[in-house]
Amino acid sequence: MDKSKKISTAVIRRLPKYYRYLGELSKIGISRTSSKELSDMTGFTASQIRQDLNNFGGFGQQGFGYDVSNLRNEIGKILGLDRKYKIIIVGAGNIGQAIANYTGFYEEGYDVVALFDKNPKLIGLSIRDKTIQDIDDLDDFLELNEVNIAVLCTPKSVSQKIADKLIKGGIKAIWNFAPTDIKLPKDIVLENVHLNESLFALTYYYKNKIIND
Amino acid sequence: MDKSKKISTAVIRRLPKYYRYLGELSKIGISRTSSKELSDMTGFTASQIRQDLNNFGGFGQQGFGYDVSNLRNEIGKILGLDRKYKIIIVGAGNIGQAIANYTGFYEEGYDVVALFDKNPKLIGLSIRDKTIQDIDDLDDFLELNEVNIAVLCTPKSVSQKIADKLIKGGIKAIWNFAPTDIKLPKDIVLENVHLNESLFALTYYYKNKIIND
DNA sequence: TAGATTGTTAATCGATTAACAATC
DNA sequence: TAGATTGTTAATCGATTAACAATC
Repeated sequence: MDKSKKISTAVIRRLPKYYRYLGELSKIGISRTSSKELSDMTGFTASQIRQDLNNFGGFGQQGFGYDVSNLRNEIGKILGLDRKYKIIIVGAGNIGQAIANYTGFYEEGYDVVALFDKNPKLIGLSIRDKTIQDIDDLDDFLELNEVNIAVLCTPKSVSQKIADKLIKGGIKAIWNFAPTDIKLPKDIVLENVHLNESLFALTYYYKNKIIND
Repeated sequence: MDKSKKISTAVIRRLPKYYRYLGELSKIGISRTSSKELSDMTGFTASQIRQDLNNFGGFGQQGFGYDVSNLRNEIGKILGLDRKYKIIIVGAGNIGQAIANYTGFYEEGYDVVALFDKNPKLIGLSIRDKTIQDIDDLDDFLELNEVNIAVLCTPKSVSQKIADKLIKGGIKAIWNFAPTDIKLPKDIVLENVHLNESLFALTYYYKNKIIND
């Protein structure tokens, strides 16, 4: 690790797309591809795709291209998809439940090991074999169980407080769905999904389309 | 419109953050701010903030700074938040319901006017006073009602087909939650929320944190 | 007026694209 | 071998940062 050259986040965010398309090629029985073909599928230039991949090593063969399943495996390894992750969901409302129910994550090795909420109407309900627990039991749970990733689906008014709790419990990665920024020690990995910002951007482009023509 | 200089998407995606922080300043009674203060809050450089804003006009005053509520209003206008939008949700499972239930959107002028699903167990249920309708009634609904934005929360296997239907019905903007890319005529505005790609990126950074120290 | 902070131009930095030699 | 396509270096493009004159 620490190959001196830092990989830009733009590169990292393209890798999942390569991974997904390679999976689709694999599924329809195609075993060999090229940066040109991947370019047609993803919309990124062939040159950029080769640049991206060569940040991590030469996975292709001159004159031939790339072996689909090998390349997919390698990208999976880069992203860390070659192992399992235990995740907990904090805030088991609609979004929390949606994530717990999404089977795509299980297939890639993410296991929801627990859900927490403070709403008594939700506590005790089962989502995919896991019972929603009282948020007051979160500390104890973290003490007794190894957890890799916490998904934060709480209302924004409490998300900072709960994030602090998660950190104290040893969590190192937070996937945040609360429409607010949370402050964390900088050794903690945070990925925000700000749906309102996404909708506002959509609105901007929609509005300008409408005005322009 | 069409002020010759094209605004980059990076700029557009920062605007909602300014908008949000200005709202927070407003809420705690602060009426005046500066690019320096906004920099401290958002983490973007003061220089970048001034550059961003000056793409759209001079909203500040030399030696003084920016009027909080005026600037917020102006950004709102740029984003198109000074009007109402009618949105429909196609696929009323967990994610669809989560969006229908999220009050933050109502506050900004987004109205969910209908939800659709093909699951008989969901059809007829009410979410915030709207009854989930049979997806087969979508065409008729679009013919009779004006809709600005469609939120696509269907399984990926059917999302392209349903997207085509939406376009045929006159929809010009799609907010896509299906974990797949959909192909649309280029006058249609599309915003993808690819949760799997977001989680994979988080995983990459998590993994490398762990390895590095 | 003096101090502050914008608006804007210029400099830097980084990311994307183009080109091509290496080589399968 | 000839053809194809990579890996990689160089050129270009665009976005961010720095600097400072304008001005409130």
